[in-house]
Amino acid sequence: MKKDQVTITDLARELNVSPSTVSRALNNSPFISEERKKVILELAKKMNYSPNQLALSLLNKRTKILGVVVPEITSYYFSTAINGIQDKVGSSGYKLMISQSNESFEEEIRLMEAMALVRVDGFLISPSSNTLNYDHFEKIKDSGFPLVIFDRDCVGLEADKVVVDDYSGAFQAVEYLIQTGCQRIAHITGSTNLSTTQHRRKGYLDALQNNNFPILEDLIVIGDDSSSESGVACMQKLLDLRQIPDAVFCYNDAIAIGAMSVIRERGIEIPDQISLVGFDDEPYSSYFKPSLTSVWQPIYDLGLLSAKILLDNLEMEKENPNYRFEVLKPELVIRESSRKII
Amino acid sequence: MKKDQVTITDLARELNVSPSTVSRALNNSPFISEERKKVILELAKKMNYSPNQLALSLLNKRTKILGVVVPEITSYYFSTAINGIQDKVGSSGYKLMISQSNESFEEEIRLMEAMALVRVDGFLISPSSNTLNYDHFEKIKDSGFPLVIFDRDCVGLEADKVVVDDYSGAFQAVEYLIQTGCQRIAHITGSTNLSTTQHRRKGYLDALQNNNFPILEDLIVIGDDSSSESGVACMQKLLDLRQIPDAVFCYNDAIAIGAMSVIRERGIEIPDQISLVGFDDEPYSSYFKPSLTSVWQPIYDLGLLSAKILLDNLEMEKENPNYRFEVLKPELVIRESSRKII
DNA sequence: CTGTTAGCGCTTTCAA
DNA sequence: TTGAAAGCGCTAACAG
Repeated sequence: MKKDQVTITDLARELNVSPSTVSRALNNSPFISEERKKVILELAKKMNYSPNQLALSLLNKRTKILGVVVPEITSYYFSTAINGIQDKVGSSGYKLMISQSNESFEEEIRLMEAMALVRVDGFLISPSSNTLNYDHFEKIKDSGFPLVIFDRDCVGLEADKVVVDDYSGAFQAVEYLIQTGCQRIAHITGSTNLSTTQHRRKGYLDALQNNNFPILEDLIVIGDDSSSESGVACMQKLLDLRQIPDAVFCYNDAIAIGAMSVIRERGIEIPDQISLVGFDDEPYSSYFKPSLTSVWQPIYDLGLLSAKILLDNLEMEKENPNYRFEVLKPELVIRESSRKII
Repeated sequence: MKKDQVTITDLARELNVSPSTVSRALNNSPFISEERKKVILELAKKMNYSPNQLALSLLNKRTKILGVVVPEITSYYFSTAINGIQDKVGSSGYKLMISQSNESFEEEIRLMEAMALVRVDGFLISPSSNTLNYDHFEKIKDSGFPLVIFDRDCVGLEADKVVVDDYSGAFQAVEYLIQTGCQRIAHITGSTNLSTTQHRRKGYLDALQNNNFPILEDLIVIGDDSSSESGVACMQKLLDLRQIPDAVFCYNDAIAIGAMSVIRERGIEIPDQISLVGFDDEPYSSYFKPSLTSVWQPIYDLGLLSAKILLDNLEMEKENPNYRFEVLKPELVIRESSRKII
């Protein structure tokens, strides 16, 4: 069914010239007479010729395709990062092959292998939460593929990485809660495997210690994942404590939203009785009632920078394993769900 | 920097056999001795050989790559559709090349052309809101690329299409508002170019007429786009009317959320004074206060079905232009932002 | 300036 | 069973 594409040989035959001459005309090489060039280009347009990138790629060993693997494409977070990646590479003529691992380690490997077969020029990967072993990344690197890890860190892996300073974001948030007079600050976490979860938790703990607050294990609830449903479940646990918290720092906005609904159901006032803080600053967070205080992340920039680093690697063809580790700064956005500074 | 890949010729040379023999071993052709086959396969594994898909694609004229273009990847809506597409094609070994047009007609053309050059096997397109001319689609079809249009219809274009019955969704929503006693039902639209906007508006109008309600032009506000900001602006206009509406049917949830915030600011009660209905049923809609009544769309299935149709076309290699037009049914999800049936 | 040749990595006749 | 040769579409080196 697919019509045969017009090839350079078709054009050559038509005009009784050699394929190389046609090629020269098409790439406007200086070694061709203006006349011929004109005729050839006209015919090319007339016959609706378009070069076969496949043949070119085979020749140049470059596909101008970049492989992107994210845990889930549906999340605001990762789709925004992809947005940044796309905006960066689009102008350089790179195309994106995108897939989601669904937080599956095996799927991540499978996807990367498939992309390697297509000979993508490089990889932009945000590892799944179940990726605890980095052999596949090492293998990809050994095969000569440039690789940039973004958003989630892989401790111990040598590679270019771009992440957000989760520690700082969490620290800022909890410091703020303390300054506004909160005394019993709880924390709902996300998937424990993730570097982001660990850093945010550390930020929470350090902010408490820094202010000589006791660490109360009861007030730290481990979520199954980072969904609103998990937020609901975890907040219920917190409200079932004999002494409930007067503030909750959540791993992300989704959790915070779930928590908010539970707090409301129980007739507890936000922020008067409980201050609530999220992380990510999703678009709708300012529209909740009360609007959600959250830690904004430069996620679009994260995509942009990751892509830039990959492109740099592609151009430099550098041999020196001088890996970059870029850390972007998040910012606390204060809204109604937390008390004001007294 | 990129290491040279091990080729079939490398293996052949190593073992002093011909490349064709190696090829036969790798594809376990019957015309090869078991012995040789074993030796070759072992060496292949040892040398970490992997076939070059590029060469294969050039030979077979099939890349096993599908091109996907959506207006914006960041929206919950389209990323969920992509999710469905991915789940459908992944198991068949197809890879996805995904791009967003950012609602730009020119960008859409540019992206499709670039994908055509890479010789994707087919296209899954959700047209931009500025795509009013379908020449590029016709051209792609003429070149022999299978094409499936999804979510947004292109009236007059002959192609496989999968859409949601927006008319029905809107009709259901407005019927419901009427049944719950609303008298002055307003409508905030999205981008006027879109088939979805037109159908939802038509559903709104017909539901009114069906119930002998007058059409009041004042109560129909045209949004610039379908963002929450637009919802804010449009709702303000409605509340500035001498006689405000007692219900608002919004083009989508984002607009409804914006509208909700304005209504709240003015101290008007939802749903007692104004009922509010959205469209899309985004994940957070049930967490708003009040939770948002909305029209749920089978958007994941829409992606799934679109992909299935494309794959069918790819397999059938059919010549008969027997285009499919699939319409999926949405469902009204009633929550707190609308009154109950009396 | 232009044509011939070779080759990117692989498969598929066609002979042997 | 195996190898040689041709070709997918294109470019580049080398003659002319």
